[in-house]
Parts: sequence; C-alpha cells; structure tokens
Amino acid sequence: MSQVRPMRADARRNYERLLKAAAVAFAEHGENASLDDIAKRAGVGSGTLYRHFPTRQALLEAAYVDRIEAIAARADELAKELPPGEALVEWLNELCAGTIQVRGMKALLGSAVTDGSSLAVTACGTSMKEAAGRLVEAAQREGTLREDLEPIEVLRLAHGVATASELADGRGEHIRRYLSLLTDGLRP
Amino acid sequence: MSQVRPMRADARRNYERLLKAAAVAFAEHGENASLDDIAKRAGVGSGTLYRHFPTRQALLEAAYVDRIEAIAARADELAKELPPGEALVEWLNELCAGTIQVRGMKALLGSAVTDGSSLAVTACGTSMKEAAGRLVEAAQREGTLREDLEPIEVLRLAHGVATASELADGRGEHIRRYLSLLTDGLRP
DNA sequence: GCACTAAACGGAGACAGTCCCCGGTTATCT
DNA sequence: AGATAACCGGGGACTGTCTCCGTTTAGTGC
Repeated sequence: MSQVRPMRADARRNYERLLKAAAVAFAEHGENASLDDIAKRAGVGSGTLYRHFPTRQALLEAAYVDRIEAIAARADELAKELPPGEALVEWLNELCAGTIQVRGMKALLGSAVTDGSSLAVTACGTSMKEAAGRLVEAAQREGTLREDLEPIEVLRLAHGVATASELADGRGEHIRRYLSLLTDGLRP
Repeated sequence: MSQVRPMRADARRNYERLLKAAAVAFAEHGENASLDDIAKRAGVGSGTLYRHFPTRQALLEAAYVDRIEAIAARADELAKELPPGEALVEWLNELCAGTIQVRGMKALLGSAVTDGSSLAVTACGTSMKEAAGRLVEAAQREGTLREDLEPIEVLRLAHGVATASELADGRGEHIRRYLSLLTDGLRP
C-alpha cells in the first residue's frame, strides 16, 4: 500500500486501544455509541480518534474486521464438514446470529451488501461475498439451490432474516425457523 | 377516551400543523429528522411539539397512522379482487413498497411487529395485524400457505424482504423478486 | 362586551454528541 | 544531540434533544 513508513509506535498503540474500546462500546450501545466516549475510554483525545478513523463507518469496520473475517473463514470449515446445501444454511445461520448478537455489526454487514455503498468494495465486504460465493456455487452444482441466485442476494436475504428475527425477540431465537421458511418457501 | 373536553382551537391547529410538517420532514430525512426543525417548519415552539408528542415514536406514529390504516384497508380490497394466495402476496408487495418509499415509515412498521414494543398494541399496529390475519387465514384455508404461520410472522418476514430490497437498490425494484424467493423458497 | 381562569404557547437554556483546528509534544533519523 | 515530520489532545463551534416557566390566549359565565 502507500504505507511507506511504518506507523509510529505511539500511533500504533493508540490505534489498537481505540479499536478495543470501540468494539466494547459498539457491542454495548449499538452502532450509535458516542465516539467521544470511545476516545475517553481508550484514554485518548477525540482528535486522535477522528484522525485515525475519519468516519464512524471506518471505526466500525476496523473494530469488527477480524470478527467478520472469522465468519467468512467459517464458510470453508463448514464446506468440509457438511454437504453443500447444509453448509450454506448452517453458515447463514451463524451469520445471522452474529448479526444480531453483536449490536453494531448489523449496520456494518448491512452496508457491506448495499449497492453503491463505499464499504461494498473494502476487504471484509469482498471476503464475505467470496465466502458466500463459494458456498452458493457449490450448492447450485449439487442441485439444492436455485441457479438464478447471486451470492450477494443470498447475503441480503440473510440480512432480512436477521432483521425479522430481531423483531421477533431481539435474541435470535427465531433465526433457524425464519431461515428454513426462506429456504423452503411459505407454501405448504 | 379521557378526552372529556374537546381540544382548544389553537391546540388543535398546532397539532395539525405539526403533523403535516412531520410527515414532510420524516419523508425527506427519514426517522431521524430534527424535531426542533419540524417545530420550526410548523411555526411552533419546540415546547409545543414535545407537549403534543412526548416521544419521537409518538409523532412518527401520529404522522403516518392514516397511511398505515390505508394499507390495512387495502388488504380487504385485494381480498375481493384476487384469490387468497395472490391477494396476500400482492398486499405484501404493496406493504414493502410503502415501507421503503416513505422514509421514516420503516421504523414505525418495524416496531409495530416487534415483540415487546409499546407500539405493538396501539391502533395502527393492531389493524395491520388484523389485516394480515384475515389474508393469512384465507390463504391457509385455500391451501396455498403453510398452516403453521402466524400473521405477525408474515409481517416480520415482509419487513425482512423490504430490508433486503432496500439494501439492493434503495428504490424497491427488487421487492417482487425477493418476495417470490420467500414464497417459493430457495430450492430449485 | 368584559373579566377570569385553565389551557396552551414558545423560546431560553442545560445538556450531550460530533467534528475540526492548532499549539504543543514526541518518536525517529542523521 | 538536534532537526523534523508525525502525532497528540482538548478547547470550542455547531447541531440536536428536551425541560422549565413566564407569558399569552381561548373559552366560559356574567
């Protein structure tokens, strides 16, 4: 990248602290947690926060990249353990659970699959789409998934399922049911 | 109700003005439109706004009750024109379109189907659920809808579909497709 | 018409959040 | 050690929320 010179030691330290504080705050108060408060928790001035992360989105993303990468990586594990169709469903289930449980991750995952969003092209957005792509394609080859589905559409629908489950109880206990309603359809 | 004495003329006038201003502002800027700005547009002090509508929710609801009642009423029209299964799908389609197009109505419709929400028990929440109930039951009797579906679940899933469509393009052009994916399922 | 009163008004102000700016500090290189 | 580029951090302008309370006004009885 353009990172010619490595980050200065203090900069790197503050960066890390902010990330930790942000993860906690976003998980606690959702995506609208106070940024100045995050800076305070990290023991850092708010200027420092805004320099490292120009927007709320940027911080949100940075705070949860690894968690999202983990979900993406989980796709391949599941692909080894289960037949394609089941692997996809199981993965979507875990994805939805993550979406709901970690309060501020929903906005992030949402904008990752939003058409025209700046986040759509960043690292974690693409690895989610690639992970979904592999599972979707495998399931389609196997014949357990409609041919006309794009991976990103599956992700969007999963986001919809997460939303619906959240409305139901806020804890994600309905995910499995709503996901199976989606896969099987609403007809008898 | 407890409305022993009719509202004073000036109160009623301001109430109406606020409602109009709110509808415009919420449609323009979404559910987070500035309340003080709404008061200003209505030519009214902010105290007046907060007296009439203690919470943002209350104003949001008041601003869109009639529109929501209209959607609920539309259910019965469709029930006359179409066979039950199609009527339900068509209604959900219109519902999703409304959810997306009028920015600010999404939050309202969402909390109407949220478990434990205060809005769940108010007038427009119940009439939505009743309208959905009639269509759902008819479709189930007809045999084109799974027996184990609760009306409120259908509303929640529709909300999910609206969310997914919004992610896709923000204009609702994908509603029909995502709705049919839901009804038919993701399998071939 | 007029005076009275309860209801309603409205805007000042306390508070919280966002974000930028810039004087001061510090890590790193020579 | 000294130079310098990078970085720090908090003060402050701005916007939005929501309450409090002195002032105004609609409605009522005479």
